[in-house]
Amino acid sequence: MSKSKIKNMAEFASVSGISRPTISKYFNDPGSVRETIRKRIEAALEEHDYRPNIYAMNQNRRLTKNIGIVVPYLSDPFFAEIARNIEQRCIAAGFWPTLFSSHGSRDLECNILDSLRSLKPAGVLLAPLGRASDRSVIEKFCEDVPTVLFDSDLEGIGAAFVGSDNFSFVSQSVEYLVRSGAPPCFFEMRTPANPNANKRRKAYISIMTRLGLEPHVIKVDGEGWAFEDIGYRGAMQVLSEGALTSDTVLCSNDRLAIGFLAAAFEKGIRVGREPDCALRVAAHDDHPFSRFTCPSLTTVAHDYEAVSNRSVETLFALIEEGGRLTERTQKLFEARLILRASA
Amino acid sequence: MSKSKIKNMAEFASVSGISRPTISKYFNDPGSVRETIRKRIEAALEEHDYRPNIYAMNQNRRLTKNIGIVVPYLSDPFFAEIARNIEQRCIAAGFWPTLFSSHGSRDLECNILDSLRSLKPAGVLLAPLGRASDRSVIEKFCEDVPTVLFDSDLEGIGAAFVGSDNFSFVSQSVEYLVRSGAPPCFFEMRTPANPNANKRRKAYISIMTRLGLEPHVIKVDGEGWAFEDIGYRGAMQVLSEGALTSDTVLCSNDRLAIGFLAAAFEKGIRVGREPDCALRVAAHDDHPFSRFTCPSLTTVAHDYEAVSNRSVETLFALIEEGGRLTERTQKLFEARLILRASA
DNA sequence: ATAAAAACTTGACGCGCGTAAATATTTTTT
DNA sequence: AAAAAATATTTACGCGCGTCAAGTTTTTAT
Repeated sequence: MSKSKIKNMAEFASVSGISRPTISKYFNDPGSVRETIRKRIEAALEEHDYRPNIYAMNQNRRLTKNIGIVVPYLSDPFFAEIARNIEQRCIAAGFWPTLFSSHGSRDLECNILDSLRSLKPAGVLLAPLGRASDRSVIEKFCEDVPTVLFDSDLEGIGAAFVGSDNFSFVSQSVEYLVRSGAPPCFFEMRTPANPNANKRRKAYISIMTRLGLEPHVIKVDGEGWAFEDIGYRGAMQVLSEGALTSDTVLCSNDRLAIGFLAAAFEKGIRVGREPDCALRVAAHDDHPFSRFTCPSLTTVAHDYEAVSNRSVETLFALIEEGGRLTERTQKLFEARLILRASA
Repeated sequence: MSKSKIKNMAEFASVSGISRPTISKYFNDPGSVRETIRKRIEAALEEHDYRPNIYAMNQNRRLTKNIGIVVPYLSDPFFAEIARNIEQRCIAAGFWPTLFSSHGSRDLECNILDSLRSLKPAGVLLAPLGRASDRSVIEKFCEDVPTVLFDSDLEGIGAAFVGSDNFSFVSQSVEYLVRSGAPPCFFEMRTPANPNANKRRKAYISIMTRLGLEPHVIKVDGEGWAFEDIGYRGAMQVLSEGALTSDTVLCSNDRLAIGFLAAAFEKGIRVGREPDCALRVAAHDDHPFSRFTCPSLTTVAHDYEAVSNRSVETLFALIEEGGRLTERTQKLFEARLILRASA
């Protein structure tokens, strides 16, 4: 009722009639105090607006309840979505997640890890930039702070990796495209920022070879994270030159495909699996926007839920084990083909 | 060289040969100590890897260097981009920005403000949900914490508002569409989450009336933040029923238009300003993806830079003034027409 | 009912740093 | 060069909470 402001834990202890160490214990873990005591504390909490000072709390605790979430590029809705998912799970488990984006910059990624260090987090979920990452900085960070990598792997670094199986992406797309029409060529950036891109290219080549088909990789120029633009420009050039070796194009990822489709549209080239279409286009990731491309994009979806779930669970396990796991685990989830109109 | 670990400020003071209070002053504001002293501190910093404990720092400081950035929906690349911009400026000014997304949820927005309170931030930049916001919670928050609203205004709340001028958006789009073809009808959600949407509808009606034209507003069903999907479904229905009152459609925002264009494509309706096109579509916001729609979307762009710039500057001024400004200011930036292929 | 175990209370210390007062040193001004 | 102003140093306290030790109460087991 009174909702009187209370300035510290001692004061709250006296108004609630419970000793300060017990109150402290409660805030550390509400389950660690007896039922009756917990009820009394919670009743007092209703009555007397008090919240412990997080700075004083974290100062002495060896481990805070903070969790850092680092993604390479938050303006990509794919990462925004997975971050949201992870964030919610951390909150539900009583942690304080903080979200960071490297914005595609190596320096910024290093700075974030630096800041993160002084937050003394219980753990970190890191989706590294990949090729652009400063490996040694990340390696050193992972030695000091319990870290689970996700989305994009840096081999040997971090306590565990959770991501999607790139081979599974490509095998599903290639096999579908082959059985429903012409074998695809593979459309990608010349110097992909992300190691997943390399794995996808290798998977494409190996699957095509296994099927007794000749792989064709088309590499287009462009640096950075403006994938749509790179895809657009690359497609404009390839389509102008008639450089496609097949009427079926498999893009390394959906964002490139979004640019590709825009270019095809502009060129008046009909894309789709209907008879009057000149081209089929498919890709990987199931980006939130690929339902709304023209035509809607046939793609292969990450198991978002599973990846974020497992990442978080792995981190929690790591935290419980005191920051070290006996062995670096690596979990790859299968992808799922999404048939739409483009292929 | 030695890069020896130093555990607290006293120890660092002794190895650097400078008194602890001066070191403390330096970390608070490097410019507040004498040049020679600063050099010596920075030299020692090179030598002896030390960083002050942020929790101990923030515990006693009346004001931390934290800044909270809250956006309504981070999976929308528009907000991701503006957040990135704001974040960088805060860092450049020596603050610690922390990014939060309400994810379209009223409860989450309240929780974020609650968490933010215990961070004791120097200031907060808040883009509220709008209609879905709990006005009284936000109002109370703004009384306690120096807050600048941006993007979407809650009248009377917060020390200032910075955003784009919705009238300017709509006047540019409507005037262009009218002088280049048929007067547009206006396509929007029935119950828009964002106050900007209401202002745009009102602006549309007033501008059309001023031009001696009859306004036509088409409202489609749908709740939440899945605007593309709402636009798509709404357009499918409207196009099936032939309910359009004009061959020119002005969407309230780009994300609705992305859905609209997908529907038009699926229906085989050619969109654009060329003679063989049946429909023109334009919208507002210059969403990062609207360059890549099919056809590319004619839209009206926010002055991103100006909005984020001014928001941050206003907050810094507010912080310098001790958290109160004499008067609530409201700054609206003009928008800029972007001609593309769709209209 | 009694003993053992578990949970709580009391009292006290320490964490790392902000900050204030008194004093000493350096820099700037004249 | 002396006086005034600015800045540093020394010393000391306090912030709010974690945590420990010793003693007390409550719960559970026997």
